[in-house]
Amino acid sequence: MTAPSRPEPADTTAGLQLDAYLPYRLSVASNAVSRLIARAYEDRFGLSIPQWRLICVLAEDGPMNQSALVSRTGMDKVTVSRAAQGLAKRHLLERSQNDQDGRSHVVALSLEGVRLHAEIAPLALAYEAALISGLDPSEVALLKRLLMRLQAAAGVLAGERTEAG
Amino acid sequence: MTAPSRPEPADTTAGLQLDAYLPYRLSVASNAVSRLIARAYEDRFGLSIPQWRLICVLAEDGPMNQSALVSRTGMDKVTVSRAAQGLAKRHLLERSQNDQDGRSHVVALSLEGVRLHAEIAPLALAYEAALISGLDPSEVALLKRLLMRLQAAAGVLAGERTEAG
DNA sequence: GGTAGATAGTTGCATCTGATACTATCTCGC
DNA sequence: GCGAGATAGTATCAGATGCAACTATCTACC
Repeated sequence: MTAPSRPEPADTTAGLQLDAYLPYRLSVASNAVSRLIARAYEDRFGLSIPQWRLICVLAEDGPMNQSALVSRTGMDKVTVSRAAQGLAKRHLLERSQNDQDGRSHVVALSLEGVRLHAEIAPLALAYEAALISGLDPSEVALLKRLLMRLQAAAGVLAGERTEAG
Repeated sequence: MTAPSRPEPADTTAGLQLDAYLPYRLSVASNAVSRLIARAYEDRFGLSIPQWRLICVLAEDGPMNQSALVSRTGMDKVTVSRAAQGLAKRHLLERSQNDQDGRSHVVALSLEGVRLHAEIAPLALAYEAALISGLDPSEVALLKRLLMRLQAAAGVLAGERTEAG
């Protein structure tokens, strides 16, 4: 079959190669790692990633309300709300009415939640260690710094973006 | 030995800090970047990320069937199928019957698809440039290498079979 | 002290995603 | 040829996600 008007392979890429494109590399790597971690938490402990993040933050910083969890984790408030509901249903955290503010609930880990966190934390660290095994510690530190820079840059670009492109 | 009535903040973290946890940093950074990029493509060109990836790969490597696109992009075959259908509906790519194999279709960019790719590619590169502005080129190169290492490590840990056999 | 606007959190909805099941076709061995 | 198993691609379903709308409550201001 002759295809006279068929695009030539390395002709129209205009300097763009998907494999070397940073957003692509970032997304693929993140998806692979997230899928691995999510499956581990889900299979062994029945936890979603958002639920696990709430547990971590509450274990680190102590009780807070949901909007504080939202700004602390960067997740959507709907995601936080549903994750908290799921954890409360399993009695891994407790939601108490806030006397000062009738709208908000104070969310805190239950003792069972603390125990679960203490049980999972070593597993989480083991996964991280396995992922970065073979990498130089300075490389890992740089990687984390660069990821934060990228996140900040994306936030700025998204914020400065005009409505009608 | 005595259990506290309330979890102490920096007590049960067991060396785990969410902000310094690589999978967390990776996921947050990737989500921020992906959301930015996805919105740009969606708003201006009506393209989803999977659709844009197909366009890139087809522009780079030329026509292929869907299973080749699956292994090339690492996306799910369902995702590839739907992205290809959407693009075909807009006549950005053409699916021709494969005479050699009645099951598969050969997918190729249309001229319009080639034009769209040539139009978007500079924008994509501009986004990448904006994201990494202020970073040293050697840092960016290292970042990409590390991301590929992480992706490979996650694949191995997930029990993925190695490509070489 | 009453009304407007801001804030906390939930629900509804539309979309994306991926696992599974299914159809159609190919390959291999007999 | 014919049937078993592999492969290409699609349809179906369940779960996750996030935006928008909504309720309830708080705060500011007159």
